[in-house]
Amino acid sequence: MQQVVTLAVARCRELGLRRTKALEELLATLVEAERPMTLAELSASPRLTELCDKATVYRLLQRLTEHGILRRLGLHERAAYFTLLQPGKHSDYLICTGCGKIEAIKAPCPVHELEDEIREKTRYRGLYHELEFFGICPRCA
Amino acid sequence: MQQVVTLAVARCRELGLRRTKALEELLATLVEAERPMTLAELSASPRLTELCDKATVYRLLQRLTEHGILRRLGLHERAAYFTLLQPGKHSDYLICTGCGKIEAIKAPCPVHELEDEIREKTRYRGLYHELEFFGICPRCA
DNA sequence: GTAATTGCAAATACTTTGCCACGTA
DNA sequence: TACGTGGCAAAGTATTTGCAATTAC
Repeated sequence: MQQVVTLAVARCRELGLRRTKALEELLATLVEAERPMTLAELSASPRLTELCDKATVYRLLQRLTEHGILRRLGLHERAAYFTLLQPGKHSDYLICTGCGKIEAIKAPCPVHELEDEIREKTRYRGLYHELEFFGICPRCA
Repeated sequence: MQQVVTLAVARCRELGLRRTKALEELLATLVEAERPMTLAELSASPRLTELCDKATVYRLLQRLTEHGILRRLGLHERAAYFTLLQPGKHSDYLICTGCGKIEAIKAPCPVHELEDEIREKTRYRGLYHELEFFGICPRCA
């Protein structure tokens, strides 16, 4: 866990980003949450709310996404969700359209073959995918 | 094509919606485009731009989505894209993150089995999925 | 005639940016 | 010291709503 944060910070340093408190806490928050989070959620989270301005979180998210440390996802209500990219890791998500709960799916992702096929046929560069399942969770139903 | 529009209008009528020019043209536009469209795109499209206000298109999209005639997708830059739901039809999409081009993928969708598995295990109601591939198209690269 | 639908304009809700101060390297 | 970062507040953008007028049925 802490290991993952340390590694991510190191990657940031290599990319020329400065090691600031806001950067560390942002990454730690995302790692701890174990799920994608929005700007609003992050900015209001315990580690960040007192520490820095929302605009700072916003710009951090931009910077980290540009540098490939984070990825921005659509997920729920078309809000921007951010998640830490970990080499070799991929998640699909299950989202309750009632309460907005988001959880990562543990089952293996069945689309890598199709992704390869598309990569070859279409010659798109930097291809990746997002797979989301939507429904009403038992609690909302 | 015209057939699909007629059918969709009929479904709307059955649901108690009134047959207005705006409704017909909106559905026709969506069917002709053969791809999901945003509120802005729809409102600015030839068939609708002169015909009705953006707020009307907005409210039509809301109503049609609530009634299950349309579905709202995430796709690109977290804008809301709308697509006509046709019973038995499902599309996955390939999106260029450079120019925003969106195309439906013709290959069969490989996630239905996983969807069934999730439906059973989690007891979510009304489960469906979205699968998007993102990359840079040859023209943008 | 009645209730759904629409236009226009105003109100939200976020996202994004400018500018100067600050802190890391 | 220099340049990436951060705070605060303003600007921008798209979505959403109120209300009176209109239209489908």
